[in-house]
Amino acid sequence: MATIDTSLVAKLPLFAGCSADELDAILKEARSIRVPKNGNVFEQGEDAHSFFVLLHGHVRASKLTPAGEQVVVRYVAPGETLGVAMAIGLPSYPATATAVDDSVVLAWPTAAWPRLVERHPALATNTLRTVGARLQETHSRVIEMSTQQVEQRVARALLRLAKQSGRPVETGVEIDFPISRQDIAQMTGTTLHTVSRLLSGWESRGLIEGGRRRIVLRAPDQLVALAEQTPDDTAS
Amino acid sequence: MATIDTSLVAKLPLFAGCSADELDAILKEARSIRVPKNGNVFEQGEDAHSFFVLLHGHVRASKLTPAGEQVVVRYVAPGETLGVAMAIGLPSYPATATAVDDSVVLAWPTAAWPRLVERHPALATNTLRTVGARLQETHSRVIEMSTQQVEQRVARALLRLAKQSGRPVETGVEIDFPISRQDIAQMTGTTLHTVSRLLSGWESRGLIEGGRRRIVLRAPDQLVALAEQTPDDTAS
DNA sequence: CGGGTTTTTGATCTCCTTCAATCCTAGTGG
DNA sequence: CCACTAGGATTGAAGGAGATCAAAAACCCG
Repeated sequence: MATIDTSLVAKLPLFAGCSADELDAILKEARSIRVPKNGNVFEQGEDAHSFFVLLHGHVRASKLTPAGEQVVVRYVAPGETLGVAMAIGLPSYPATATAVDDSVVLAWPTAAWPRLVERHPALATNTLRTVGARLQETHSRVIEMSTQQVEQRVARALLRLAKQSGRPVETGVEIDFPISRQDIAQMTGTTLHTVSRLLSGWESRGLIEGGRRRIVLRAPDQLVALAEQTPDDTAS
Repeated sequence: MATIDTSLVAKLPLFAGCSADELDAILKEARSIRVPKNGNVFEQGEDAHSFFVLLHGHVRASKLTPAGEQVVVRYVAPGETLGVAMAIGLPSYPATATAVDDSVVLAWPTAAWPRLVERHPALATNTLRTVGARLQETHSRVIEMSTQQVEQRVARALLRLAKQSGRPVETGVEIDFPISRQDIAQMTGTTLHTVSRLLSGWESRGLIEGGRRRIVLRAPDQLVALAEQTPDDTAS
């Protein structure tokens, strides 16, 4: 098994403030794992045996409710950490992580975490920052769901996805992984029907360009306008 | 200025794994501050000069949206940390913390955080755990808002408040600080009108007992049943 | 006792869900 | 290479949970 190329991961937030030597030592304990499209990195409820960094591809983290409904927690982009259950004191994964594209992750055994943190305190600090950022994002989501209409929420969701994982194409910015109307519905707390209606409307107005599990934003600025619109705003 | 009584704070989660000496050293840098009812511990957007532990009383953390709507993020009970913006890399407070009762907080200058963490790595680990737990709770909230009706969400909110800050009284469990219908609406993403209607209904069925900014749960078990009820459940 | 906050309750309205088909599109296997 | 098929998307119609609009009532504090 070849060691992992340090240059690829040297500037990830998780390793901020680590020397090259430290990084080497840390990476020596990691394994690189290929996860095929639609494969699971880990599953909700499963014993948290490892934590990960996504190197390549895209991963969807989703939770299943007791009633059997699925909610998308977030999409993970390359460079982000996932499965840090242990670090936050959970014995098992709180969500399922599914590769939406062929993906590659670095994996460390959870058991190594306490030792790694002791030797490299920056890991704890960096993880704290990451988890804090996610807490902020999740709060934003709560606030959106409390105060905004579905249309605004969906527009915002698309803009965030495009920002996080957008690829420029001729006609605009394409979301760089397959995503269905259903997925968007599960991110925004609505139904695929409503999402479909909204996207259809936007497509006919030229704001976006859709396809089977594909979305291209043609006029992000107009989507921003939509997202910022308050319920009682009337078109000028 | 008297030093703070260590025995009161020795077993807070923030200081788990700290020796008595360490605790002494850490507490030496803190000031104890009294915040009167309706006073703010800190305000959203304000420079994050300090972080806090609530010693006594109750604090409401709320966020104001650009559109001027308020959302209650959480209620803080004695022993919990608040205002840890700096630790998660924020230069200013993301929410406003208001005492809903006369309260007392311990305050450390934010500037001391990096040094404290360096000397007492357990602080970072413990804070990570706390922030992780809050992330989980916030995810639960997103899931509830995505999949449950208002009635279920309000019932759950009451049960959580009672669990976190309930005081046993003759007729049941009283939420131990003043809380209005409006506050509950802002916690559950609905309007005070809907909350009022629900609580009125529950009161007439003997599940709760209300008053001006006062709520007593008389039959928590029945509220649990309500909270677990799925939309298409019909009464037996 | 007065005035402001909090709560209640009614009536109406609307955004979104739910129900129900139908239509596409990309794989797949012959 | 093409028909077949299954998951995904679209679209219509109807209904309902909860928001909004509007007042009145209750309560607390000074």
